Amino acid sequence: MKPSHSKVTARSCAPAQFVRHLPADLCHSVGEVLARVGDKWSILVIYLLSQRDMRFSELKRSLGSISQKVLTTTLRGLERDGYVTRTITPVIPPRVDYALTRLGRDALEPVTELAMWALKRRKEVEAARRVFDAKASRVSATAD
Amino acid sequence: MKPSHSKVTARSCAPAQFVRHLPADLCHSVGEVLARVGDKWSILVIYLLSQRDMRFSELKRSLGSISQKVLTTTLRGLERDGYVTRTITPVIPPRVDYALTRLGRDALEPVTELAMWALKRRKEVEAARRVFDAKASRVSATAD
DNA sequence: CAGCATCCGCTGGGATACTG
DNA sequence: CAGTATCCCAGCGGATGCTG
Repeated sequence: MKPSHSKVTARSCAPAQFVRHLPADLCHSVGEVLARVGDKWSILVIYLLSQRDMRFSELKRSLGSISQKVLTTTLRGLERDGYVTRTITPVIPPRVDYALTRLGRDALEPVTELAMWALKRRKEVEAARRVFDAKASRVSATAD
Repeated sequence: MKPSHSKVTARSCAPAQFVRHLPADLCHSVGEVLARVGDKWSILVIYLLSQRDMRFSELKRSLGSISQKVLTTTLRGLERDGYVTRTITPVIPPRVDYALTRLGRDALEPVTELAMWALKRRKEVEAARRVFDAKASRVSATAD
């Protein structure tokens, strides 16, 4: 295994021809970021590393329910895109430390912004869901 | 099929016990937002609808390569979480219009912020990737 | 300790066909 | 036109076992 890195899948963004302003490009860029940071663990990892540098097993313990494989994959992805550094200390037993890069710390800002927004709007989303689901079940009940 | 809505999967966020400040909650919230907006099409749909209200087939045409099924799923998800409204006009042939809610327009802001950041950092990420990939191939070449 | 390798289930997303 | 209903596949994320 080697070049699974070469493809990050980045949501293919459609032409959307007539959209003029900052469209495809904007979409594509968001896609790139989300493709990296939008997976199950990346954000938490970035957040943890913003608190302090950590080694592999510390991260694993902190995350709790993640598998080594997935943590490794996550860290490799973040490393590839320049969000974290990976420092190997060749001792026995081996020691590998992970730290945020400037880009990684930088990313923290817009992501946190998004998080704050999410926190603020949480109730609204939950409410919207309840309404929608209630409506849906009423419909399917009527259909019976 | 009916209650596929009831679960949005929202990245399960681990306990991460010792993380004190705004950790699990923050992560969970970002997870929720990303689970909705982090898929392949949601952001573009929101962006399109921010330009003007559109009906189903307009959206489909604008997106180009999306299938009906996926567009429907995407729109249902956005509707459920309160980002868009769905207005049926019972004529023949049927007409359904989609529009952003206040929450939807509101979401545009942090998302755009993220997009701008992504746009700004694009080069850096690309550079980081080239470095990483070059290193990786050198390693595997050495291994031969 | 920090990892690869392997196997596996689940779901996101696409293609196609059919309906009110 | 705006969907539903099916079938299908790729890929993520998880579990387990093995190594330097």
